[in-house]
Amino acid sequence: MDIVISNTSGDPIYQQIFEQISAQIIKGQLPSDTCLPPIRTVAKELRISVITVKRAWEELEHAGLIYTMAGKGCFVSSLQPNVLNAKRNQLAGEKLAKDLEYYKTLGISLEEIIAMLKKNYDKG
Amino acid sequence: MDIVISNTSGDPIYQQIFEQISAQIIKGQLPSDTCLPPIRTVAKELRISVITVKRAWEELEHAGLIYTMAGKGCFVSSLQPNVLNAKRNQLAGEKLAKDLEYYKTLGISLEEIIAMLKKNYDKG
DNA sequence: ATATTGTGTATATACGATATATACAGTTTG
DNA sequence: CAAACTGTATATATCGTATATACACAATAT
Repeated sequence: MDIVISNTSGDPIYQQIFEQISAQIIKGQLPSDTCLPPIRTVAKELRISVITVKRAWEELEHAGLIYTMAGKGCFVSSLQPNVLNAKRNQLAGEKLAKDLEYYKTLGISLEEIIAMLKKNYDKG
Repeated sequence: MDIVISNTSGDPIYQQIFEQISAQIIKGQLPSDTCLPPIRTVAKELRISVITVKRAWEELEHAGLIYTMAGKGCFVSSLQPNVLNAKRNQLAGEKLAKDLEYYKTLGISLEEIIAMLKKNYDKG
């Protein structure tokens, strides 16, 4: 499970986990019915509480990306590529709409945003 | 004072206020030494506590955008246009760098981001 | 069968950030 | 100098996040 927790980002841990796992599922890196690692294992690896991992798993289940079998584990849902792609576009679109509000508030033009994007995209 | 509070955005009230006032200062809509309205007035208009407004004012002061005279009020700092522009670019740049992380996590290409931007920029 | 080990779940709690009401202190103004 | 205005400080409430610990269910080895 490739998860990286940032303590400086300000985003809640459970949300960081959700974003990373959901992205992996949406990109097809975690095929249908793949068994996610036990929450205790993830908690130990990341040195956080099992409850926090469970919270992330709950969000994933609520988003329809995984399903739970009590006593067995959690598994990646069976979703068609077009459904995954729709979810991808939805997540990106919602985020972009909100991000745009801030840039507009600051009076940044479309051209300026694009210029900054091109400068930054290949860095980081 | 043009301030709009959203209860659905998830962002703290004081932060929403900070972002909007700082943007107005940075864009030159609030000239140097303009007296901000009393925190009680803003609190009454927005139907929030004076403490929350004060919190926003504190952030503005900490950012060097306003200064306080006890008993008199809070005023817009005297900053040169190039300083304001630097602050604008800094705020936008930091935000964009963080936003980009998420798009990259979702595997969105630079071209896709630009396409979404162009579709959405003139809406909202 | 049943004890053991592994899975997710529920309860009760701690902590920090946000937001609040109310009382306080400094400055202007009549 | 009193009244009316400014920002400030203290103590409190509430909510989201994160936690430890105890619980319930399923698989599996004996």
